[in-house]
Amino acid sequence: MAPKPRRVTQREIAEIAGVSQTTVSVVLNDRDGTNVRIPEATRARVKKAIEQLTYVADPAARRLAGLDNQIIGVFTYEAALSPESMDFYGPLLNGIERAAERIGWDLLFFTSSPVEDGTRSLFHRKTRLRLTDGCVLLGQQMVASELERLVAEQFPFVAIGRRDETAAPVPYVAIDYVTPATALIDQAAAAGHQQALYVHRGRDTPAARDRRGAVEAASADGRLAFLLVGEERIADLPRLAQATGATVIIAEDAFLIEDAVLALTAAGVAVPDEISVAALGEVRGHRIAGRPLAGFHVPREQLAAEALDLLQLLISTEPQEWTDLETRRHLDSEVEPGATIVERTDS
Amino acid sequence: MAPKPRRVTQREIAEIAGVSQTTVSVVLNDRDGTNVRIPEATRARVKKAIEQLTYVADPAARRLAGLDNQIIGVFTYEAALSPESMDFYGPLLNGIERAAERIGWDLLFFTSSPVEDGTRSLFHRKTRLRLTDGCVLLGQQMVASELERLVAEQFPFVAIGRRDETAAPVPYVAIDYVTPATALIDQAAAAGHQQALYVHRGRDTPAARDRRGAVEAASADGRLAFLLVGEERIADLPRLAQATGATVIIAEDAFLIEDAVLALTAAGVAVPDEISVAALGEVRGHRIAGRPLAGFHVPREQLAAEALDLLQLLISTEPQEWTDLETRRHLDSEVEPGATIVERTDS
DNA sequence: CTCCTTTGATAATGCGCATCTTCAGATTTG
DNA sequence: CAAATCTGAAGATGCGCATTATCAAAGGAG
Repeated sequence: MAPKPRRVTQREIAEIAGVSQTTVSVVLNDRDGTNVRIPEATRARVKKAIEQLTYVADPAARRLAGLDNQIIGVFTYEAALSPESMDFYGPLLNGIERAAERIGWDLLFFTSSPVEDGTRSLFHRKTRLRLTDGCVLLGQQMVASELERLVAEQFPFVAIGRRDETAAPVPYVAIDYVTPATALIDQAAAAGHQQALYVHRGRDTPAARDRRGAVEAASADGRLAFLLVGEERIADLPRLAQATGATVIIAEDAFLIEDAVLALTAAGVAVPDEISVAALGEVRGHRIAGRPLAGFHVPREQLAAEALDLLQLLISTEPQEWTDLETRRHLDSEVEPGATIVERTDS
Repeated sequence: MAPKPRRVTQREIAEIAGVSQTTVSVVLNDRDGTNVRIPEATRARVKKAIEQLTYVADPAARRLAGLDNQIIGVFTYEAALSPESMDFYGPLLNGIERAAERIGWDLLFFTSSPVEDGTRSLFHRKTRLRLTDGCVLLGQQMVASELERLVAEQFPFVAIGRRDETAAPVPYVAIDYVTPATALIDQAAAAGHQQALYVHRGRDTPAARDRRGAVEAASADGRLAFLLVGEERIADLPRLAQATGATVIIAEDAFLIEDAVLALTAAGVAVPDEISVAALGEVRGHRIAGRPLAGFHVPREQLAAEALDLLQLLISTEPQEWTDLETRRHLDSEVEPGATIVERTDS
């Protein structure tokens, strides 16, 4: 494999220019201290030889010699570029690409670990993780043990999404869902609604817990009473709404709302006229009966930019000093009031 | 930068297991010849130490020692993950990701070279190209000199899109546009149309020339007469159609058709009832007046799979023998008859 | 009992680069 | 004019791994 054809090396340049390999290296890196001095004349001669031979440094050798590589690893716990995932990952990856381009770094996607049981594993005997200077982690189902190992090895990385429940201090950039979720719930309450249904996927991720927390807090405070409904009971929503007297349905994400609307419409319930709807997630592109769905606008490009910024900070800081850094960043989602939460009409 | 924390090396394993570094390397690679022999007992002892210390090989060192890396480079001459590009690159990248996953390889995206003047440059002093075993090239505007350099350096790579007009023999995987374009034109002719307009972007790429070639051939043969129209004259289409008596408009891609339909509708021309339309490109997701647009279905996932297959072939073959290989592969696009080429009604 | 073969494993080497150390010769200082 | 300093550059070394050559000890043949 990999015939490894001979390329131009510093030694060849050195021979052409009549100097030592050391000198070539020094010239290439523009080094100049008291220890090493190269006069302009020699420097020019070497540079000329470099140009002539169109020298390109061997990144593996550079890396082995302890330098940085300007490569950022991107690890997704699920397939990232599939059509289904692009909806979610697309804006993120786009943001990452742009940020990487801005700082002149390459991106290594760890597609080599196959997706098994819906999740990938970052560590394996031949992982190319260490070719990178740092790594961005994406995905719902991160493996806690791997996060802990990264921390233990003092490898620079940033998770996307809140990860504050592992034993180890995991650096992350996350969206704050509590504040906008509460705002959206209060918007429904202000519109006169008193009883609601919350449709969720029953997942146990931090983001899911945040949203549910906002829902339960509203219930506890008496701002808006909720009944929690698992996604498997979506078909049953019309009956549940009638039984509880709920006039608004809030779901974990926009896709659940679309399913809910289908069920409601089939049962002859008009949305949003009879029952209001809102999603505690990104609603861009989602319309209900021609009206923009109430929910959030998640700033995913910004999320990516923030992640790479944090990662760069970690990379350029000695691990000993990481504890002094603010390694957990939160971004606010913008609330999209939409037009699917309507004033409650007393019936 | 890159503090390079100490990781587990073969030497440490060797010390634990009471053997030499050589032995560890041999065990790791399951090597066993007449030259080097390790009995099962020792082998097991070493393996145990490897497990205990959760050894992971340093990819840079492996590479420097002349081994393959299982990394494929992905170079796009334009930004790849932006929303506008995703439409085009998305299915390709998805296919590449899946193919890479299937064979257990990682993907290195060369985002470090910034896009200047709408195009990127693959070669620069610090390019990480050599970290990869081979490279896939995407984009409309490839730089001929770079392709030639890759060929000259015997670096394994595959271009996506036809590239048979450089001096050097560039390996590529491409879509054949001539056959389906001709089929589509003949479909229009069979529906009774005699005069057509061809809307193009005026680009000088192989694919564009292929399509135009099919158009001009049809004109020359008298199957269907064409007037060529640059995209800047789209607003003028209604007038041109009337002046020439054209009853069908064919464009280079679906987006041009959409613009054309806008112009026609604004001028009070009914599409497709009065004027039929078709695109010589991917039409998935494009509908005109509720009907599927006539055009192609480009097998982009398959294109990607084919590209990685060819690339693997190149990587595993000695460069001297490349000339014996079939390094140019063509895929057929499927014709989508659609419902926007209607029978010509004599008026 | 000596010589030849097999077994089991090690030391040495190189990959390409950056860096630390050394050193000869030129220049300045006392 | 000898000693101290500075200048310009080369030599040696290590990064972690694979590989080649080498070698001691054990076993077998005659």
